[in-house]
Amino acid sequence: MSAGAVNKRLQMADIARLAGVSVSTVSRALSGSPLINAQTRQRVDDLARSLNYSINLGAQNLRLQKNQTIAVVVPYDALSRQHISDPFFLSIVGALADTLTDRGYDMLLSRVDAEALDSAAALYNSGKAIGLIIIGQWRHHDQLNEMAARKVPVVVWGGALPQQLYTSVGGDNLLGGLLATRHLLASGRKRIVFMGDAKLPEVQLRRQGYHQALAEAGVAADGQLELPVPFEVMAARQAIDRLCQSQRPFDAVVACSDLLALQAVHSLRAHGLTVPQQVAVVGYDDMPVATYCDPPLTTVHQPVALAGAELVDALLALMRGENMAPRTLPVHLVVRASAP
Amino acid sequence: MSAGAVNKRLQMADIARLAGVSVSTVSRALSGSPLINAQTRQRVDDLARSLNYSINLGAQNLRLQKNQTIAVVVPYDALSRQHISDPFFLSIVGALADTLTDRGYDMLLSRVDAEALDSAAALYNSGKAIGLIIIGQWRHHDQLNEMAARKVPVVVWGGALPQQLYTSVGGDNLLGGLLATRHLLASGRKRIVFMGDAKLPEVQLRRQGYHQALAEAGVAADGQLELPVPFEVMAARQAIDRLCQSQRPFDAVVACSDLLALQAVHSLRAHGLTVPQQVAVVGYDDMPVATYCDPPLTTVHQPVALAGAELVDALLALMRGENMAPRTLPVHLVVRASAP
DNA sequence: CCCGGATTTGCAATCGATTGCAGGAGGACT
DNA sequence: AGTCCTCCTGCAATCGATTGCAAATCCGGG
Repeated sequence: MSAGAVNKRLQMADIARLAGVSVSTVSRALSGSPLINAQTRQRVDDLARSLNYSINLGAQNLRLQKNQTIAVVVPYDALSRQHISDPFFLSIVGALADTLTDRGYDMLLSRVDAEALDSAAALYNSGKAIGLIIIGQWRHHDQLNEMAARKVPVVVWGGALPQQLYTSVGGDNLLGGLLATRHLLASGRKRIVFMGDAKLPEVQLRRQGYHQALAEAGVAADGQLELPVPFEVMAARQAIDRLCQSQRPFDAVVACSDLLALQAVHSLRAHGLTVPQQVAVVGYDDMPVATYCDPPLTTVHQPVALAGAELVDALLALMRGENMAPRTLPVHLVVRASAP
Repeated sequence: MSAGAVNKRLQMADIARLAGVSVSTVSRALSGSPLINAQTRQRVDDLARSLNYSINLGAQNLRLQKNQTIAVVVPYDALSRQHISDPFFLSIVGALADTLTDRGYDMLLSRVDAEALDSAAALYNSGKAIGLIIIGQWRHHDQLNEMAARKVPVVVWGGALPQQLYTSVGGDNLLGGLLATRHLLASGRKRIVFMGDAKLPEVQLRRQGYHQALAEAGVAADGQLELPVPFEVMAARQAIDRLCQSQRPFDAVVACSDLLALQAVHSLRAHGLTVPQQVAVVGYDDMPVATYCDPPLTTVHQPVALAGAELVDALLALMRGENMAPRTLPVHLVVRASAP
């Protein structure tokens, strides 16, 4: 079928030959230099346009030491070989794509093993990207600190921790945990389950909020009610199943994502428990699903679009050499039927 | 604060100077060439590693005429200034990120105006990416055909149309529309609303399936029941509101996404109609939300992970010079409470 | 007819890597 | 000691663009 039509990619030299001028002239013409005669410029322009030529950006970037690419890194958990599925992470990615496009940057979406977060620095060292946005701290606060210490321009979605050298942007996790738990306590619940993997800093902060609320209300914390559930679909069901089997009484659940909350609801119902009558459930993130699900979820709202904008702007500021302190975005509780 | 420590990016010449060898030697050492003495290689290797040096990929790509970047294009509707919000598109993006990472490619996530889809070709012409994956045909079959005719390696998520020069991968939209409508007809519904913007090829195909099912059942189609609703949150509510006000009777809705379906449910209930008793509703996509919502949605399942893999593999085949026919992926109906 | 200045164009170096080819160092053998 | 071969290493050209500087052209004026 196809003859060996090599179809080499068009370059400036080709345009130059066809226009009967030198490569320099083509370069200047296309960049609109006033040095070039108007007619010549027009001729070159027309030729380039009619051939669908566009400048090789790799070469241009090399020469001009320029690059407009920001890498967005979504770590994955190698153990569970997990895909990007959490809708919250996906919507952050969407928000980042929008903001970066707005600001005139390209977005490289990259996945790296969460256990080797610092391998993301190679994206910067290799010049592929001029800055990094990492979604989540995972268990590697230290690696992130090290990257920042090495002057890699990086901004992380996550909680503000003590001893933090890198710039982070995150929801107010402590407040989130606090609001959720207070709300449940205010409605008379006392045996409140906390569901989330506290090895993750964000979750850890939410748990602090949870404890703080319990303390405020003079309710004793029960470590058995803290379920170290990762952000995974089946884990939540199993955790609730086990809890129900253990006969340990509880009357509410604070979950660290809406998806976990919904899984919990599912599991509770399977055990014959009613939501919210016997067990109230509060989610986290306030994804669209929280509105539509049954029952609609009371949940902690995180400002996704704002998060995208703040992450990008923090990174740009960082790259301008400004000193960016970690930033905590406001969250608020949205009360719906799952915990009235 | 910061002294003017210029902190220039490290390059091969720096390593060479520190190691006391030439740039050529460093290059060969790092690439593991057997020409280099083992000790020299070791020394260079250690030095590079200890300085966190990585090869400048821009320069390397230029020299080697190599590039491993695939652009994923998510068009946006300039009119509605819409963000990537549809969870289906986002999960396709997630699936693509996973597959591309697997296959060893970088993913450039790019947004372009849906009215100028062919501007995406610049990503290829400029050498920024070696292939394109475009999510959705939108209204621009012709622009896509033209790109393909110009030998731009492009694969499109969308329906297989007549006169199509480009490679597409999509769910079986006709079958989807057919299954959804048949199911409703089988349960005795006769006045079935079709909700979706038929200017989009995928929706158009689903509508064909809808009509085909009506014809099979000998039910007359009523054009007034076809609501041209874009994939936008508020549009669905308004459309249903208007329909209810028009007093035109109907007993079922086929929606072109789960989100539209949920909006419809919301609106129907606001008008005092029960779902599924008075009006049955079928969604499309089978996103996780369909399981959890109230009522759980009967919906047409689209294989998202498979879609990601098929899109990538089709593109890679195309770039190898193979001739790829459009591919249609199987869909099936998942029956839940919204249309039992 | 020659000169000066303004206007346009082209040569060649450069960005940071890779690689063919030439050449130096060292050892073995005659 | 001389020759040859092997094993390394470095020089210089190259990828596709940009840009300082030199030079070519054209023009009017003297």
